[in-house]
Amino acid sequence: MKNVEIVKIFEEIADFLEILNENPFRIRAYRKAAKTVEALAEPVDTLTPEELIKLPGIGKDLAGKINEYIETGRISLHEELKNKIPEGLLNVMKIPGVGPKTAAFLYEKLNLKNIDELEKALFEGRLKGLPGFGPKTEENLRKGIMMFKKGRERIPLSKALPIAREIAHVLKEKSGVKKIEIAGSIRRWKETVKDIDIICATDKPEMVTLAFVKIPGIKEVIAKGPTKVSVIHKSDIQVDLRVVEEKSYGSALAYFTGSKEHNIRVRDLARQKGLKINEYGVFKESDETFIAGQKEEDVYCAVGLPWIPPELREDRGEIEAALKNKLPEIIQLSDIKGDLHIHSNYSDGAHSIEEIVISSIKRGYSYIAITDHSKGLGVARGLTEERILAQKEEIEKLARRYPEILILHGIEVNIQPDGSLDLPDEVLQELDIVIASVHSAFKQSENEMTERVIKAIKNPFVHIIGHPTGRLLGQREPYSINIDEIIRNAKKYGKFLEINSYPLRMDLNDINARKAKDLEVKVVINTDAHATAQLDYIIYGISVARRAWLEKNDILNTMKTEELLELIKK
DNA sequence: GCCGTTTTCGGCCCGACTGTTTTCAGTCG
Repeated sequence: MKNVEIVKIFEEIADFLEILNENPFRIRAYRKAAKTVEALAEPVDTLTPEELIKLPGIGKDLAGKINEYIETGRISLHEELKNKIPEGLLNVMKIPGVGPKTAAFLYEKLNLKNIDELEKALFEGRLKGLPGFGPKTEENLRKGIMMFKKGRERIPLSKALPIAREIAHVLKEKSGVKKIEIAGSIRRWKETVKDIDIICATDKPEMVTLAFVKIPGIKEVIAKGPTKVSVIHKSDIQVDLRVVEEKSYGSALAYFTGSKEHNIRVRDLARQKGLKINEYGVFKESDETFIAGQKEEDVYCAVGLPWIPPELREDRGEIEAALKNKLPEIIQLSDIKGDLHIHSNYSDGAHSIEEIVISSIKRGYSYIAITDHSKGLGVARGLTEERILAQKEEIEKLARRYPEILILHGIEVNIQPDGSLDLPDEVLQELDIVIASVHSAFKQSENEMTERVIKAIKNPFVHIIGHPTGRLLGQREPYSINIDEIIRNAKKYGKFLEINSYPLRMDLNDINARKAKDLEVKVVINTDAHATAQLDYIIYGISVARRAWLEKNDILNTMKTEELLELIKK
């Protein structure tokens, strides 16, 4: 898609301009435009020049550059910059601790054009004596290069969240800590995160920062000042702690929850009101009078906004909605009435149906669906028609024993490479609920895959398309599929799309789930649990839904039992 | 390079920490 390519080029232009020490606002304009194109739902080449110019941060010049790329496949400014500056410097800038100034300086002084040359120069001691390069800087460069080579890839939320919670929990008990909360992208429930941010209110900052660096599991202290400490946890995740006075707690929390784009918009509103926002509070611009800061609500209120849930803070329209008081009432855990994708020990699940039923009743669910794999998935002991009948009998028996919950007999049927299902319609017809999922031939072309799934959508006995894009965070890219086309067909044939809560899936993702909402396609938030404890994964699916602005009515399994039965009968 | 409820010019978010310097530039978030 051209969008991705344009984003990359704009980012590179910004990097090059930084090396050239250009006007910082011009540089920011390129970065902002890159963000805008990145967030765009439709391909840029479907937009007219007039529509392009209306996009935020894209004016006459940048619209022209986008058009130039669409027409010629290149942007002349980008080509000129590449001729002027070695591309390797862009990587040098990616070394932690190295920015445009350092990269440019090393290039000018020592003609270092890439990381390899920098490494060699370090080894040969050629940096010694350069102004500003002491022993510490050299050491940091060595470390930085190592970090870069290791690849600072983003961490799945499900890995970072438990670590963050553990650290916050330990720190909470330390004396001096009045309030503590996880901030940053974890608080926004972003599917992957770069580091862990923790905000703490205290009167005794030095006590808290000292306790923090002593927490078991902290292996290295990167930076430690009176109010801010950065450490590396043994899991190699960076943890940043920020301590403030209680009266600044809300503004610090807002500030470090981000996103950056969201904060910039909020500050912009503040500026228009003659106010200034930083991590210490909201102040009058004229005389620095403290206006607000203790609670997040107060900070938003000061600029004329209602409190905005962290999951929405991405500058994807939430500011505009908040200004009109039209923020969505995004769903909560308590809205979920049941889980419609659970595996039992009939296939590859760990627990019996009865154990699942008991665990679900404990969670207060009104209904669940047992959806084991169908026979095609040999590795998962997929069910044959005979086993399905046996399962049906057991479910009927359990239904009599546990009348407080509705147990639906379902299946997760395989969508085969040709789009057919690996159980005949006569069998599917007998089941209460049918999820159809792709589990094989991931490498098909976008056309083949899209047609394949659409064929499954058209099957009258299929209710839900499971994990529609097949991605596994950090392990497997989504398969090539035209998700817009899938959503349109789900709409046309009255089918539901799954938000699979399995932590590495979170599939649909937030962007696609919001597209589904826009086209009025209901989604269903399932866990795909293979053990009763995994029913807790529902929080990850809910976070996707919240980030996608989904409300109760957009979701199948928030419905009351009767409504659900009515909907899946159709 | 973008943008406009004091503006088509003159603004553009804001502060902490490090390493080296001797008052601050560079980097980061």
